[in-house]
Amino acid sequence: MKMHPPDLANIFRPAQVGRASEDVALQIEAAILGGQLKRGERLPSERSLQGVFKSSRGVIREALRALKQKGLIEIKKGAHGGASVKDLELINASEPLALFLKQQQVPSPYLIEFRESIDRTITQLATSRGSRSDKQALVAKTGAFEELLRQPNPDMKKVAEIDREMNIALAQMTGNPIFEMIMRMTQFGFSSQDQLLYDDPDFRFKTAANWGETARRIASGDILRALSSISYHYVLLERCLAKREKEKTAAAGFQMRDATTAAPGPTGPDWPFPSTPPSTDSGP
Amino acid sequence: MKMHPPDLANIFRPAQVGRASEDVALQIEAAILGGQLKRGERLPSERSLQGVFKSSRGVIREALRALKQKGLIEIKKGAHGGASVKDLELINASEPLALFLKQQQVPSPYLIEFRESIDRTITQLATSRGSRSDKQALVAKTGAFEELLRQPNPDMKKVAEIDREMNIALAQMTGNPIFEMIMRMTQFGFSSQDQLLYDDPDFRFKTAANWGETARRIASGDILRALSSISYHYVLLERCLAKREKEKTAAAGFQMRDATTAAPGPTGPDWPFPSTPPSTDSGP
DNA sequence: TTGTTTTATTTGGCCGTACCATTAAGGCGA
DNA sequence: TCGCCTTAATGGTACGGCCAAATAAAACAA
Repeated sequence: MKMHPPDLANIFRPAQVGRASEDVALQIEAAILGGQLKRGERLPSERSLQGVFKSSRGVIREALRALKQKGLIEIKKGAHGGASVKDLELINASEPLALFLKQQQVPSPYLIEFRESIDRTITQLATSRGSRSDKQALVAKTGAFEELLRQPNPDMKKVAEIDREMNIALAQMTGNPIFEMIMRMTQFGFSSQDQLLYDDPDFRFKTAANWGETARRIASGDILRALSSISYHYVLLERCLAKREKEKTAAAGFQMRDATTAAPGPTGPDWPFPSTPPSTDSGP
Repeated sequence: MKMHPPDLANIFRPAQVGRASEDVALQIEAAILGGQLKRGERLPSERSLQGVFKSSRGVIREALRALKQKGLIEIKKGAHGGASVKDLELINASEPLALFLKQQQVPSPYLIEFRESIDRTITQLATSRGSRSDKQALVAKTGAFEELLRQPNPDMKKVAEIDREMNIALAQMTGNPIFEMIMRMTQFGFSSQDQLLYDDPDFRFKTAANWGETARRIASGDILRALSSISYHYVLLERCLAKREKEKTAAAGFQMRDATTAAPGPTGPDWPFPSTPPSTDSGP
């Protein structure tokens, strides 16, 4: 009994409970997650699928569009084109989350605090678990990084890339892929404001030097001092933001009071978070 | 000059560069994120929109379907139905991420380690920043929780709910909404295996008692002891999983060696993570 | 006046056909 | 053999139509 690679007629039912397109999308998604459809495998054409699902082409198209939006499939035009199962990529998976943070307008001090806490955890784990060679590689990279920034007109694109690579390398050294995931999310998800640090000549060298010091302390296994270095990175970031803010208001005139260098600590804005607000009643 | 609430004709351009439906989706998304379309506001009907965008209804439908999938709009049928801008909800935003973790088959030890590290950070912040009333409320809640678990047949659904509430309350006490977000994500995103802890009578009471102790230590401001309590929660979880694994293999026969109580620490599985593997070359 | 039922209309959901643009594969000629 | 051309497959778009649901407005009853 020969069967075409994925025996779709036996996988999918022509059903159309509720919204047909949703049903179709769910069935295909289930087939992908369930392993019946493996990565790279190609789905039949839209016109074939309308036969399988006993639905119109519009329904199929809407379902495929939803799956594409989810990042589960990719769609190519032309002969032998069509939909094929894609490896989920973190950038697709974390995009909605970044969107969420954006719409909720989370103030950056919150993001920075979160990043710092994650960085500290990662540093601890990387220091105690990272292999000797990984640590040496990181130290070497910071050296090259400092070198690069010493040049008169450093390639800022390259700078950002190396900074990103170092962060991810650090996360990888924890041995736990979740931390790498979180780190990658912070890289392209919530806008990290590290770029400002490299744009400003006053902070550029300090930041690079701090990277080097951090790497060396990690390499030497000195957790406490490594943590201290990491925290100094965020001290620099705070100062940089404060300076920037001051310059901006100075240029804009003098409507604001000197409270412009607002503490980077959280300052409770209205945050329409879907949660039950902490009740104030006390117990027994 | 009267204009209907959102003067859509002036916001959207009939354009259709590249894939028309994507273009339409991007334009609407931009309008939402840009604030031209506010929460709750209703978009025109599909039939009107095809006029605005000078496209067929299918294109409009596909665009709206994509936005719905993104969680940006909701769609109702019937007269005066149509698409309306929705508040992004965390559960929608983190669903793709959960999907990602699922497809990548991240082993649970990684997830547990991540959760523990986050819990420790949250506990520190909550202890130092949480208001007195919040702390008291948490203590009260743990009391009620222990009470509930002392009953012969506790309502496990209720148990899970309270556990979840306590975790989120703790995260809220940090004052940083990102931590609340992460906590909620872990709740319905990555399957937390805490449920096992409550299913097993041997661990049920210990876990509840540990919650109480943790809350009291947080309330008293004793960060170090609070951290110790939090870690004990994960010690319990490890023991519970080990026991469970042992029972399972015992029941299944004796194919496995005694390495069943595998260290919860990461044990590098193949992890098709889209990243450059840590290079081993060392620098100068 | 108030509450209920009926009617009308709007609107998404679905179907089917047709046509175009793109793409890859196979055939054809130099 | 190499390169061009034809051809077929396939997604992208358009238009038109019908149905079911859901709401608002109108009609009606109390």
